[in-house]
Amino acid sequence: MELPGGCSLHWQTQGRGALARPATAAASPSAAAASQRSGRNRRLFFPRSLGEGEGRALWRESGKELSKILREEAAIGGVERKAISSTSTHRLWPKAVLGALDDAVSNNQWESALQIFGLLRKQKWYNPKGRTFARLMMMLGRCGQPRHAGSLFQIMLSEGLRPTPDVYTALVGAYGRNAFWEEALALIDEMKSLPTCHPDVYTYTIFIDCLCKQRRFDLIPRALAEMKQLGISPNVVTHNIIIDGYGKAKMLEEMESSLSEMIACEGCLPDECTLNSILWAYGDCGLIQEMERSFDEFQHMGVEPDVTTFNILIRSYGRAGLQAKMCLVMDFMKKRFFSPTTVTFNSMIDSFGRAGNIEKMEETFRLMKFQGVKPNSVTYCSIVSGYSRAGLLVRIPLILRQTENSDVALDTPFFNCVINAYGEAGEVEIMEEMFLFMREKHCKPDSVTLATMIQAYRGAGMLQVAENLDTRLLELDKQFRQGACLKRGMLE
DNA sequence: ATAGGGTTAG
Repeated sequence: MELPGGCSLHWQTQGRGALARPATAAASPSAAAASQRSGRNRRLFFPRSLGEGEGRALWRESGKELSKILREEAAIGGVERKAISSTSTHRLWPKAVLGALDDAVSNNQWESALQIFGLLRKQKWYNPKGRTFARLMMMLGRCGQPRHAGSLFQIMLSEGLRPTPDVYTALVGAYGRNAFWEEALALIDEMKSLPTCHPDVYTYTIFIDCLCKQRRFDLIPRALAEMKQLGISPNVVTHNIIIDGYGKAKMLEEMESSLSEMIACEGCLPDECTLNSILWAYGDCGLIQEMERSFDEFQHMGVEPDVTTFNILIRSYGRAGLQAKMCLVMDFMKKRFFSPTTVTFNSMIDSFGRAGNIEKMEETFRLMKFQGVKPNSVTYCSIVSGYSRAGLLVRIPLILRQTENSDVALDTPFFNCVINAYGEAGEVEIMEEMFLFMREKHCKPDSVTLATMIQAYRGAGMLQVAENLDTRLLELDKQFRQGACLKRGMLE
């Protein structure tokens, strides 16, 4: 049975009512760091749900932990060496500290961001700003650190800063992103009681976005009712987020009725984001006729498609095996002077590859380069998978060589494609070489890598190795450290 | 200056 979006894991294991909270990233710092590195597979690292008592203990602890981080001296040396030429950590240049903080925040390096922030607070010129706190809290939310976000909020209050709706909203978002529904809702209630910090349309839109992302559609009516009660009208973004959420969850009826509500809503006209969400939903379900009908409807409403719209159409037609229509979209773009992007070409290449049309796939790849659109890791990923499906393993080294000669940043998904290609073909030895190659390129194996390799070992009848993958990977790792790396024959 | 923007791997 297919779990919609694969995200229901949390809720199935919970038996403590609608607001019961799943195990979260905050449970263990090392697990949280691992989840951060693994990106979309974060869920896999937290199969065990956290007992209520355990969670409470962490809540008490987190203040201490945070202040420890804020005092951490490790980052200070780093900032000094990198950006600051000063001997005293109390007299640093604003520009350097703030720049370093910005960098850390935008790279989601929450630990160094907090350390740099601790440094910032020591400066004579430091002037606490709500916006800085808000940004840090949002980042902590993204990094699975809602407890730290909460502590930061307390620190802000203790610095005598008057809270504003946007810092409250940032914390609501940090809680919501991590499914801390009780905390998020309590905070919204607190806002209602404060005359200067009433929740606004941003607060509720962010909260609803969190609900959608975590498939808590049951709580959406409640949020909307609260908004109505407070006289806050949903805006275009609010509606788009709900429509997109239902679409992603393949709840097409709910999506359509949300669209009707949006159209009925005063001053809320559907825009190209609405269109794209709807097309994506139908395309993803393979409902091509519905997709085309929606496209026409939006045309009549005067909503103009953008490049993303065309990319979605191309992807959908491609996956539905309608290559001819896919090409028609490309022609249409040309006539309307829409420049194809990397995503456009990647979608085309991917669907030709899936369809086993290697000629067309290669032709499109050539055209892409000829038009000066830069291939990226996704491009190479699709090509490798295309070759793999067509049994053309011999052409993969050619692709590897091309990536070597370009400045494209290879990533874990790319190597997973390569490893899968050789694994599927039963070429276990080459697969292992590719694993070493991956390590050499500083790409971290993730849960997909491991699953792929286990499957390959099983397929090759190496059941023992599949059972004890850890042992085998340690052996490979040892080889890697001893400099065995890749047999260069592959690339020459 | 607070929200969405959709290509890849098991």
